[in-house]
Amino acid sequence: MIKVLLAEDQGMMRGALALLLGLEDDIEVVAQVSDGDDVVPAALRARPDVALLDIEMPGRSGLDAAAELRDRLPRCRVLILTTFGRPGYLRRAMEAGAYGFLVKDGPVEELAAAIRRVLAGERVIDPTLAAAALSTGPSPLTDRERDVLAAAADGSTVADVAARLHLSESTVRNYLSSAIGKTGTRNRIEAARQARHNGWL
Amino acid sequence: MIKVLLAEDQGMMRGALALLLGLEDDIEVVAQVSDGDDVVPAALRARPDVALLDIEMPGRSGLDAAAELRDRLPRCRVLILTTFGRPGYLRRAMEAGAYGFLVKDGPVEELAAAIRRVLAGERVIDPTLAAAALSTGPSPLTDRERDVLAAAADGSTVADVAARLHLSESTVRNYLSSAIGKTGTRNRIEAARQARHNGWL
DNA sequence: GATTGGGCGGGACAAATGTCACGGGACCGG
DNA sequence: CCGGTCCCGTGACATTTGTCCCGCCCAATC
Repeated sequence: MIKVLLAEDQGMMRGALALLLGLEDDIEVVAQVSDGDDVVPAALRARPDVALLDIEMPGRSGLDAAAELRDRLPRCRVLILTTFGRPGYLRRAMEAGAYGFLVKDGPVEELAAAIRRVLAGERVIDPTLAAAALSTGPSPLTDRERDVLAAAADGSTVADVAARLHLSESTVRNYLSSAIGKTGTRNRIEAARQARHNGWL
Repeated sequence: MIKVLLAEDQGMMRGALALLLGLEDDIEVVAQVSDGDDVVPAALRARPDVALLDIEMPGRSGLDAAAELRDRLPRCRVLILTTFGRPGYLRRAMEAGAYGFLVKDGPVEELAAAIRRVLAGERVIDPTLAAAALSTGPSPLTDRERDVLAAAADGSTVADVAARLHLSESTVRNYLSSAIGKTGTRNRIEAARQARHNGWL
C-alpha cells in the first residue's frame, strides 16, 4: 500500500483527487492538508511514502514545503502538482529535491502512474516542460531586484515600495530599471508579468 | 438518469470531476469539453439536463456560453463552477440565466447535490457570496472604460491601447483616469486589480 | 592585492502617466 | 424639447516613472 499525503488548497480539487486515488488498489491517502504550513507536521504524523504538493497555497508554498520535507523526512518522495508549468517552478522544484513535476492540465490517469514511478525512484517530468525550463535559463534577477519587482507588482508606487522594504526611492527606481532591462520589457508591469510567467517571483 | 455536460479546461480537474460524478447512481456525464467555444455544439448534440461550466476557459467564457445556452437550449439548466467567487461573476451568471453558482473551494459532496437541486428548479448560491455581490454593487465602469482598462492591464502603453482600440491617446488617458477614479485607486495597475477582483473585467 | 559583482544611494533628465477643464455629437427618457 | 449620460476628442499641466550618470561599501574570487 502506497501512503500518500495530499496538499492542495482548492477543496473540490483536493476532494476529487483523494477520492480518485482512493479507488486505486495500491494507493491510500493518509493525510490531506490545504495549507502549506500544515504539510510538514502532517507528514511527520502520517509518514507518507509520497507527498503530492500544490505550489500555490496559503501559508508557505509547495516548493518551500518540499525543501523542508527533504530535510525532515528524506524517505518521503515529493511530487509537485501545479496549475502552471512555469520554467522557474520546475527548476526550483528540482533544487528542492522533488522527484516529479506534473501540471494539472494532463489527464488524470497520469497521476496514479506518476506516483508509482516516483516511488520506484524514477523521475517524472514532462519533456516539453523540461526543455522550456532549460531554454529559458535561470532567473537573471538578483534577490533585491526580485523583491522590489514583487513589491511593485500590485500597483504600489515607488514611495510605497521604498517604505515597505526600507530602501531609498532612488534605489527602488534603480532596481526596477535593471529588472525591466533584464527581462527585456518596457515597464514594471510587463516585467512583473514576464517574471511571474517564468516562475521567477 | 441526469445527463450532465462538463466544461472545464484543466484536464486533471475535468477528469476527476467526470469520474466522481460517474460514481453517482443517478448522474451520467454525457459530454466533456475543454474550450468555451465547444460548449454549445456539444450541448446541441448531447442534450444534457445540466451544464456544469467553468468561467475561465480558452475560447469564450463560461458566462457567455451560459447566455447562449439559455437561448439555444432553454431546457438545459446551467450551473457555474468557478475558482473565483468574484461578485461580478455571480451577477453576470445570474443575468446569463444560470441556476447555480459554485466555487471550487467547497467540498466535493456539494457538487452532486447542487446538480440535483438545480434540476429540481432550485437556485444554488453560496449565501456569503450573494451578500458580497449585493454589497459590492454592479460595475461602475462604462463599456469603454472596461475595454480600455482591460487593454492596458497587461502593461501596454497608452499608445498601444489607442492603436489597438482605434482611439486617440487623449481619449485613452481620459478613460483610464475615470476608471481609476471610479475604482478609488491610484493608478491603472491598482484599478485593473480591483476591477478583476470584483469580476468587472 | 586587484578585480568583479552585488547592495545601496544621489542627481538630473526625458518620457509616460494621471488630472482637469473644456469642447462636440449621439442617444434616450421624461 | 430638454437634461442626462455616454462616447470621443483637445490642450495644458503636475506627477510619476524609467534611464543614465555618478558615488561608496562589502564580499567573493582570481
